[in-house]
Amino acid sequence: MVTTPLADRLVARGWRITPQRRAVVGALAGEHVHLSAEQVHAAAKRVVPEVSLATVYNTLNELAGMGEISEIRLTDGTTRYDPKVGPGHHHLLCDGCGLTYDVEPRGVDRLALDPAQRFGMTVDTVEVVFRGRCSNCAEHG
Amino acid sequence: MVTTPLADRLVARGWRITPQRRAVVGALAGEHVHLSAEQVHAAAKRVVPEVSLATVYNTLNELAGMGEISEIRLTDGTTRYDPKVGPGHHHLLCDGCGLTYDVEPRGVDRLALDPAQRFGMTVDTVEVVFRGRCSNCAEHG
DNA sequence: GTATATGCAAAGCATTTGCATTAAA
DNA sequence: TTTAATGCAAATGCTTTGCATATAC
Repeated sequence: MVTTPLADRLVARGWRITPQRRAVVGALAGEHVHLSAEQVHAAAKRVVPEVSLATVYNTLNELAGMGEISEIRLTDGTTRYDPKVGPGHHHLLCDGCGLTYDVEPRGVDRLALDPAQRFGMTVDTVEVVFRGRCSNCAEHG
Repeated sequence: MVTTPLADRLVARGWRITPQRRAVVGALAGEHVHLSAEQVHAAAKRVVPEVSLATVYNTLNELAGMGEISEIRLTDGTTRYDPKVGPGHHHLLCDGCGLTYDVEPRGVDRLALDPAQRFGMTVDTVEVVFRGRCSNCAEHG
């Protein structure tokens, strides 16, 4: 299962590869933990100090728009960005600090919604969210 | 399974029952569809025209804080308020307009997260979100 | 009568946008 | 050279807050 590298796909879509964009993409690379825009900004600045928050948001939105990353809205109104995409994509998140992990629960494939429970809607995706507290938040707060 | 009426529980907690609060609580009453703060405001104004958005938000937050309702964050950053509480609480929502229904999927009880997938976190709740398009959004947009 | 709830308007925050400037191709 | 990307700062939209007034108890 060899996949075209993200950078190549971006070029194929007509993107100009700038240091800023490379830094943003790099900040998201293959983690279990997902980052907020501020965190992506902080990480990107370590590589390209002059990158602006606006550019980070723009890049993140473009990546999300072309389906290269996905967005997760937290209870506090902020967003986390997830480099993994595709179906079977579930999360475990901390109610204390918003820490977000990718997880692969068992039993997802047995989830079903009766037609009577669909209210005339199409059902395209299923997503499972587990909530709890990370070790850090469990001790304090 | 007789439950104490919400109004009684509020009084028991020392709430003053004002027309505004009664209108907000009334707007949320037993629906499958959940409302945004603006929609709650609109509904409440039909009963108490001078109720302010600020009071609606305050009341909603207090209700959520005492666990009488729950909040759902949408992809667009807005919030929906859900009068149902307790575990086994799942949703079907429209990617087009944010319409949100309560649903009872089959197979939820078979969901499980291996210890190795918990990253040291406690796991307190599980929530399933189905996404799709309502009949209205499927036709247009 | 007294403490709490209200409405209003101002403040907050995360996110978005306009525009002149810079740089990738 | 041409066109798209950048940074900045201003604007946005939802939500929260401060404070003087009104009101439930």
